[in-house]
Amino acid sequence: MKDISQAELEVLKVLWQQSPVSANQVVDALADASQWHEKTVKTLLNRLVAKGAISYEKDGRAYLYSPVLQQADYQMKESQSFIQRVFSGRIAPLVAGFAQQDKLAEQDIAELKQLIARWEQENKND
Amino acid sequence: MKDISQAELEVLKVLWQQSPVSANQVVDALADASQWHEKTVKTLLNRLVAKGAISYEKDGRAYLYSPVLQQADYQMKESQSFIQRVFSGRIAPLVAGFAQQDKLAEQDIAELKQLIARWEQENKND
DNA sequence: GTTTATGTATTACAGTTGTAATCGAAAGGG
DNA sequence: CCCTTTCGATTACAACTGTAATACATAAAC
Repeated sequence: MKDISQAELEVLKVLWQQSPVSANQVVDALADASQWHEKTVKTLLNRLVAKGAISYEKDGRAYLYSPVLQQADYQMKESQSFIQRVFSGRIAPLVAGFAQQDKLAEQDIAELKQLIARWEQENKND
Repeated sequence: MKDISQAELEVLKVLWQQSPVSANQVVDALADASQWHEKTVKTLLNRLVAKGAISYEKDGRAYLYSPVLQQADYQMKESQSFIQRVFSGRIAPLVAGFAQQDKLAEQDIAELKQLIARWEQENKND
């Protein structure tokens, strides 16, 4: 799968929220958040199809698009390459940076604690 | 500061490890890890200078390069935009993904626990 | 001093990306 | 049936990227 560009990702996110959807529904969904011209959105849809990240089925004259690439898969792959590229593969320094900049909320801490507890549960037989 | 491309980042990393260094030292440092031609590395150095990410001082005929953009600043900025773009700003789901894929090591867990402890220490007056 | 090597600066060139405009076909309105 | 609207398909075009090659200047070697 070719890389998904940042603009393409915004389009893909719409499909992750709801699918299948028509091109015009995507245009509408993006009209709020962005200033993209309808033609721009359709170009991005085409490129996503070309990259194999989404597919479509015909609905009369129009197309209904659906994601092929799933969000969780995308997130995992991007996370790994990002952490590798920027932090040499270590994840804690990223979290540390957020902590230092006061970007961590109560909720983040709670979730992290739960993750750790679960991890330790599963790996207690070390 | 314009965005740093992936290839440019590899060059920048060399300067983060040691600076100031000559173009040839950078070429040598990258000769191991990559297959880049000397000319390629020099182009990347030029582009980094043009982007304001690094600077140089003359040393006779050659230049000695140093980073202007600091690694911690770069990491912080990239992390925030990445987390925003891919995880809508929430950091825990990223860590959760790693946990699920067994990408977390004992050391990561230990570091995370320490971070959390420190965070709670500092925010105990809630 | 003229040639050669070695630095940097400039140029190259195809692929990707952002951002559309134009084209062609078909569906709907009279 | 013809005209206009509305889809998707094709084309546009500049900036950025990856990956160098060529040009130019000057220091080093004879």
